[in-house]
Amino acid sequence: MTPPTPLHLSLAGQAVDVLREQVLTGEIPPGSRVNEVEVAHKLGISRGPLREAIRHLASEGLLTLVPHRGAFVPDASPDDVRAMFELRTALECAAAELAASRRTDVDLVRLQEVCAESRRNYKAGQPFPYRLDLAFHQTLLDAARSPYISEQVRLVQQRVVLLRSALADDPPHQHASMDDHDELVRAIADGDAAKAGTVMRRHLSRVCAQMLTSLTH
Amino acid sequence: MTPPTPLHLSLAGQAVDVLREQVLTGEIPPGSRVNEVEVAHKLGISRGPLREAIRHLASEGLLTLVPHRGAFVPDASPDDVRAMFELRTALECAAAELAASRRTDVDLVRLQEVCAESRRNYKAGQPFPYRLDLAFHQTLLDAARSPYISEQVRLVQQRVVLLRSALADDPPHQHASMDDHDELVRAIADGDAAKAGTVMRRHLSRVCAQMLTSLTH
DNA sequence: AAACTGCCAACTGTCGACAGTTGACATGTT
DNA sequence: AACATGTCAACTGTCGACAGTTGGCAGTTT
Repeated sequence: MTPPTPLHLSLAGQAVDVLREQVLTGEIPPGSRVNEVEVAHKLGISRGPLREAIRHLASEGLLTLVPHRGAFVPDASPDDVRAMFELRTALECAAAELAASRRTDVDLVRLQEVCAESRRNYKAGQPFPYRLDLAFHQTLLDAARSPYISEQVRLVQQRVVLLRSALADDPPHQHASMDDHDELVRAIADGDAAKAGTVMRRHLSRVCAQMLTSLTH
Repeated sequence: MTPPTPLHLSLAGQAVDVLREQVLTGEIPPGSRVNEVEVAHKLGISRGPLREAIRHLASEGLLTLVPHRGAFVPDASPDDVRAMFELRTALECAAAELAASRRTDVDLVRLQEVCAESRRNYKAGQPFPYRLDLAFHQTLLDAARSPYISEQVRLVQQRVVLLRSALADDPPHQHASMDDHDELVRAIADGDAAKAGTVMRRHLSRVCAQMLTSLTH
């Protein structure tokens, strides 16, 4: 009757979800420390499961551990951002190339739909929501059908989200991003792997630059 | 006086090192389970630190966790191997391209030295030791100067090592690998990023094929 | 006043014990 | 004999408590 997988995750698993949310939304601000006894008490669990959750998030790069000092939410230097985008570029360019050669027709429809929704939102005066940008990249990843690459992209995207301090709602940047997305979809529709990789590289280069300027200001 | 970093790692840290060694060498065979109380007692520590070590290795992909059942060392299917090499290819091709454009002269000397040592070993009748193959890729990674990419490659290489069941000491394969390495060094010496990426892709494609055949036999 | 020294509170690292779940074995049923 | 059911040992998940370390503060010295 009930599925074999336990519906109620372990306490550690629940703590991971709650903490990840709090770190990503900035509820726990960058640079601050995570007190084990305090947070454990606040979540109503013991220190054991909480420690597991903290170590797990640290392995995802969302926390940094300092021996005998505790866990801190990291803030990145420009060099970190550049190095992180080198990783992301390597992964997502490969994903774009794979997607171009592996995508099914329904993959294509999904990609086009996300692009169309972004346009609608934009023309309605709404800012291009980050949610739709993530959805686009996620849909492309699904089309690539390479689970290990997808997983790593998920992790690095998370870290990028962590340090998007007011990812400037810059209209020109948003417009360029949507154009990039459209061009990517065309390349993938044509099965042109080389072009898909090139466009993705240019797209991420632009996003990285945008993020660097919004960090230094 | 004494370095600020404590010389004696935490018990969890030590346990990670010991367990990683035992998993990678096959001392704990693939498919087998890790009993917490038994291993903890064998290492002379409590279950707390050991659990942390297990979770850490699981985050590296060296163990898989099953709720209420424990930790198992994974064995991979051919599809897993292919997907894993898609990730590794994305990362190492990018690293080769970066190395071609960033390498210093001493990086070049180091790469050439590793290749030369491999040749000497091979001509002396010795098999091409896996150690030197790892050293080559590690040296190339250092030359790429992209810490996040390097770290991810280290993790995926570890998982590849895990499932190299008697990575066949196949002389033709070894010869081809050394040729690939030499050609890579030439491309990097010339600063030819495109060629470095192409050669690396071909090299890893060959290694993956070799691994797949040695797995099915 | 600045620098050094010794103490202290807070926190992390570690431990042993209890509770809940899982898979397997034994028993009973068709 | 094959299958369903009840029982149990083993193991994981969780907890509370103790020990060791860290950074900071007060007191002292120059």
